[in-house]
Amino acid sequence: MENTLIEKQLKAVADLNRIKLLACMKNGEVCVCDFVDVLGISQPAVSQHLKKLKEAGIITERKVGTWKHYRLVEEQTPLMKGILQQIQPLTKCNCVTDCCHVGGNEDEE
Amino acid sequence: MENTLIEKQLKAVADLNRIKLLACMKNGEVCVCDFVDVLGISQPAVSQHLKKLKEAGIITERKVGTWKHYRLVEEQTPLMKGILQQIQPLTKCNCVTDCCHVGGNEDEE
DNA sequence: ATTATATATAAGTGAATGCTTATATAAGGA
DNA sequence: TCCTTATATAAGCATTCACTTATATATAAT
Repeated sequence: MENTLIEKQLKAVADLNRIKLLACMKNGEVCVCDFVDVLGISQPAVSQHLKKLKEAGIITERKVGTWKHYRLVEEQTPLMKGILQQIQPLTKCNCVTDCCHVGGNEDEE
Repeated sequence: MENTLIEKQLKAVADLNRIKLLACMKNGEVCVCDFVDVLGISQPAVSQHLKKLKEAGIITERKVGTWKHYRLVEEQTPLMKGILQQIQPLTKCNCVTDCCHVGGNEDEE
């Protein structure tokens, strides 16, 4: 891996709130509204964090009606594979709102 | 690993210059003067980078006369093990100055 | 003791970061 | 169409960061 890509991905995950976002997504897709509850920060702040993770190639999104579901990309770099292994899944963010039961999030496990 | 420790170590390595410092130290001990040449930044700037890596438990130091040699700590966290695997060694910083041949850096490989 | 060398710390500065509130965009339902 | 809901973007602000130059500390040599 290029050092510049390593730096970009490390910068993207070197933040406690973004680590928590990744911890949430280890269980599957999560919608933005749930992230807001988990982190206790504003919705725009969550959007900005998700944008950084997406630009680093770590997560991807899927639109479901008005909602947007985010998940880890399948093909992670070796760097990210190792890092994600060390982040413990956060189960309490598992899509408590209606949105996540609309577009087919039930087949995750 | 605790999320806060993960964050601390990720923040410590999420910088291109500090990634290069680690790349240098993959070959063994390096003294500060050599880092200055490799990075092309001032000596105080190098000192400050090294301090961050040390405070994150990633590197350690050894005093050799007036010089100070830095190296990766032997016991890395699983997180750091994975990250260090992805950083390519930088050979051009391999102690060209006298200092590194004083305290016994020859038995590295 | 004085001087020189290697490194660390202090202080200052511009750029980047992470948050906020306000607003824009997009989709769904009345 | 109009209103509501979900998310993204814009703008502003306080904090952090990475650098610089200047200075302090520590060791070695004269």
